Amino acid sequence: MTSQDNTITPIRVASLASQVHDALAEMLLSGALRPDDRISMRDLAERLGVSVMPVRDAVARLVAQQALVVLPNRAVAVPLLTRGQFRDLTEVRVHNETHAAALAARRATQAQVAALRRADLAFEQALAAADAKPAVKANKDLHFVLYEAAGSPVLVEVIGALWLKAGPIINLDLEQDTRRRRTAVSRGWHARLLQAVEARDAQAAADAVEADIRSASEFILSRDILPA
Amino acid sequence: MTSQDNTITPIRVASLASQVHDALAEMLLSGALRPDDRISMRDLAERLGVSVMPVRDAVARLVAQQALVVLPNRAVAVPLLTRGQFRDLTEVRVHNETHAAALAARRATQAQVAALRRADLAFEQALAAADAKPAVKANKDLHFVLYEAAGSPVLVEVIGALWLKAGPIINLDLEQDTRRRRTAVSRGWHARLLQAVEARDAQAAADAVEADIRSASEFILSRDILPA
DNA sequence: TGCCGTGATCTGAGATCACAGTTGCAGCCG
DNA sequence: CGGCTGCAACTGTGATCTCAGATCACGGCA
Repeated sequence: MTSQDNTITPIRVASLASQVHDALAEMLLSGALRPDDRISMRDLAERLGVSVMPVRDAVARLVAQQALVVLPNRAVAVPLLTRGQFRDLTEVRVHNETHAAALAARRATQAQVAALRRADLAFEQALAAADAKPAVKANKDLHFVLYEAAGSPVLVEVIGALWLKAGPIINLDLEQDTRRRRTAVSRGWHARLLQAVEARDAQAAADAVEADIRSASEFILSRDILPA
Repeated sequence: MTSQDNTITPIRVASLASQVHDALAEMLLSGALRPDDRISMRDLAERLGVSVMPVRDAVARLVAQQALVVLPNRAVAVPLLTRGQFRDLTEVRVHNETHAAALAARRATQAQVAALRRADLAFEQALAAADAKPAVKANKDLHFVLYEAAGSPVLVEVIGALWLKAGPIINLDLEQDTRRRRTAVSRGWHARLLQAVEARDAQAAADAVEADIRSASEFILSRDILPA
C-alpha cells in the first residue's frame, strides 16, 4: 500500500446532532410535523435513543433556518404561518426557484439532464403507491436534482431552507387520496420542465417551476386552513 | 390597572445563546472575524464570561446559516471561499437584494423613506470617522432599512444570512484608509438608490443596489486574496 | 537532518445535573 | 358553576463533566 493508492476513502462519521437534524428535516419536509406542533427535546431525545445534547444542537440549527421557532414561553414549535406569511414565503420561493430552474436549463450537464429524467420517472412510479409519502419524497428529489444542476450551491442552500419552512404547510395532513391527487397535479408541470431543460429553454423552465409552486400554494390558500 | 392598560410591555429576556449569536454575527459582519479564522468555543465562552453551552447553541445556529463551517477535524471556522464560491455568493445576493430593493421602491411607507434618508445621513457622517467600523455598520444599517421596507420578512432573513457569509470577506482586514475609501465608494450608489426609492422607480433602485454589490465584489476579486 | 513515535494538551461532542419558568390539574371558595 | 390558588410535572437553559479525537512538541534513531 503506497500513497498512490486511491481506493481508500476518508471516513466521515456524521455527528449525532447532524443525524437528528436530518431526521427532523425529513419530518418537516414530509408533513409528519405540522404547523404549530410542539417539539419536546426530551421526548424526542428519548424516542431517538440519544441524550438531549444532539437534539439541542439540531433544534438550534433548525431555529436558525427559520424552520422551527422559539415561542415566548420558550417552547419550540413548527411555525404557524398566517396566509400573508405563507404568500411571502411563496413569493420568495418563486423568485429563487425560478432563477435556479433557468440557470439549470442553461448549465445542466448531460449527466444531470439524465438524472432529472430518472427523477421524473421515479416520481411517476411513486404516484402509483397507495401511500402518499413516496410521491412527496420523489417530488422533492426531482426539484433538488434540478436546482443542483443550477451550479449555484449558495442558491441551493437558500432554497433548501425555504423548503423546510414550506414543507409542513404544503403537506398538511390531508387524506391520503387528496394528498396523492394533489401531488399528481405536478406531473404536467414536471413534464414541461423536463422538456424545457432538454431544450435549454431557461424561460420555459422557470415558467414551469413557477406554475408548479403557485399551483400548490393556491390549493393551500383555497382551503382556509391558515389563519388570516 | 385593568386589562385595557396598554402601557405594560411584555418582558422578553434574550437568552445567553441569542446574545452570543448576536455578538458573533456582529463580528462576522464587521470583519473582526476573517475567512479561515478558527473559533474555539471554550476560549470564546471564557472571554464572554459564560459557559460553553450558550456558545455551542450560537455556533450551531451560525453553522446552519452557513456563516460558520465545521471542518473535517471538527474545528469550527469562518468559511474560506474560493473565488468561484464568492462569485456564486455575489450572484445570489444580487438576485435577492435587487428584488428587495425593487419591492421597497414600490412598497416603502413614508416613514420608511424617511428612515432611509436618516440612514443615508448617518452613513455620510460615519465616513468622517478615522475608524472604518462606524461606516461599515452604517452601510449595513442603510441596506437593511431598505430591505425591511420591501415588506417581505422571509426575503430579509435570506439576505441576512447571505450578509453573514459575505461580511468577513468584504471587510477583510484592510488598512483602515483603504477600508474607509472602499466603503465611501458606496456613496454614489446610495444616493442613486435614495433618489430611486423617493421616485418609486423600482428598476433604478435595483440597478443601484446591483452596482453597489458588484463594485464591492469586483474590488475583492481584483486583489487576489481568495484562493482559486 | 529528517522522520517517527510518544506523551501532553486542547478541542468538540455527548451525557448528566440543577435551576427557574411554565403548564395543567385538582381542590376550594364564593 | 366559575374563578382562583397551590402543587406536581414538564420544559428549556445553562453549568459541568467525561470521552475520544486531533494537534503539537519533544526526543530518539537512522
